[in-house]
Amino acid sequence: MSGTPRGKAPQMAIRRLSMYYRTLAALQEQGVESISSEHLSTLTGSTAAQVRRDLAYFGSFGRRGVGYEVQSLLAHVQQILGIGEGWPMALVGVGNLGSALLAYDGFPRQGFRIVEAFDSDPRRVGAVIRDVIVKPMDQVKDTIQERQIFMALVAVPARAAQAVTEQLIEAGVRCLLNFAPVTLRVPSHVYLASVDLSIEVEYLSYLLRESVTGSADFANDAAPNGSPSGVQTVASG
Amino acid sequence: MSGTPRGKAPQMAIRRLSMYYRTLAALQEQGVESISSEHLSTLTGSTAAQVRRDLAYFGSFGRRGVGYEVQSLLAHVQQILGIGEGWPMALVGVGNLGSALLAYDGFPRQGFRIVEAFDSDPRRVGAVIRDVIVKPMDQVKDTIQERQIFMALVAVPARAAQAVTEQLIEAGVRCLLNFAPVTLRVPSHVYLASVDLSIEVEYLSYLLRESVTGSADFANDAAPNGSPSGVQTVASG
DNA sequence: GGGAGCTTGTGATATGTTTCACGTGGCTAG
DNA sequence: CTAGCCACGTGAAACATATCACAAGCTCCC
Repeated sequence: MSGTPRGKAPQMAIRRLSMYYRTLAALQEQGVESISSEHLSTLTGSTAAQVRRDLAYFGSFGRRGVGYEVQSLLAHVQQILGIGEGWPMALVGVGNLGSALLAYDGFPRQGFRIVEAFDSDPRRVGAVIRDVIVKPMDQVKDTIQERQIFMALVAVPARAAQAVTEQLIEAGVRCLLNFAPVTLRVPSHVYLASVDLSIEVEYLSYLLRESVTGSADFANDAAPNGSPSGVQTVASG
Repeated sequence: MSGTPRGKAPQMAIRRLSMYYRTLAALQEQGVESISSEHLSTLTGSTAAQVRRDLAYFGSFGRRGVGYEVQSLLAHVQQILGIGEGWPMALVGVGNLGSALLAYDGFPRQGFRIVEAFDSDPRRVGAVIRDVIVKPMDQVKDTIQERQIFMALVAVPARAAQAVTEQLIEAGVRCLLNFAPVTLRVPSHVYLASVDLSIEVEYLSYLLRESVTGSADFANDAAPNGSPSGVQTVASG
């Protein structure tokens, strides 16, 4: 009670919370007991005010004049993000990328685990990767419903992604992380995030090109800035 | 001449341009010759006004009353993003993820190509994946300088990422795409983008948790909205 | 017990991005 | 040639997000 959770938190604030979480976890392992917003911001490439504001969307977790207790803040952020609920995840598409996802140890470390994998290729079905048996696509619905899986990773070729997505949603999946380079359509009660390598690379390409050419040759205006501008660009200190 | 390139384009506008690019490329293959901002927006999960504004940052590419010629717009967007310059890329870290990146055919299709790969593990050095020979780390500097590589992908374990990054920058790399779950420090003349699976998954986890619990139990306010809110969430139409 | 010094939490402010709404130019048909 | 419609391009308004700057609360020390 009390607190000041105000309105809704911006999407970017949530993403930053993930960074704070990770950093706090590392600090805890190092035995650090307390930290200031200033220090946490330098470790995460943010600013002190930003850190405090991000946390303020959810409550008041520090002590004035002192800072934040690492353990306690970690626990709060963990709860906010819903980590530790141990959400089981399903993977569809066990190609190069899908296999890499199965092997990715960042997920289990954060409390997420791929517990089911599916593929339409009969040559892959039956394979066991990291204790997970690859099942055929026709078992998607039953398996996901039975195991109450709400999150799924889509690592199939672009042309198959929309159909797979619809199958998953029909089976009850609420959250999708899409790796295919397509724009997926999902109903409004389903949450979608995408990892799109082409977009990232092209963004870098744009920045590089912009920095090489005056800033344009689409139009010959006076270039107003030699902007660093980068979304996640962090200057070394 | 003429045009209205105004100020600088927002980061998100550039990312959307990538989506327009991809969609336009598909349309061209289908033989579609012209398209309206309205149509393009539905295909990319954007809005008509947004599409027009995004393009307006760089010029005026359509015809009033008509729409955009697919071929011409495609060429313009391609030039804006710097695709087709055929930027060669280097990859550091040929583990599960690195191998998947080498095999990812979205890069060559967009005009980007991984031409060099490095790894610190002697057991991986010498391997040939997709015509690329894995070289040892001590050849990073010479190779990158010689081949004039400006973009690199960092797919090494978190603990090694900062050191690898510094090596790459010293060798002359200007753009980095980081896959390690850490906050990298880079000088301000270097561009950095990150693909962070934990952040994406945790963001979904947050949304899921928020939708399940009233919207919080961090603080018992009246929940002001049952917000869909998703960054890249697109309602089916 | 009181004052100095520190760091949080937060109104207010500044900045940035998206959306609206309409003027402009362009096409088609009669 | 003119009327009518269409879709772009864009100033201005609305909205969202980040930053500033300071009051409130805590600790320590004298």
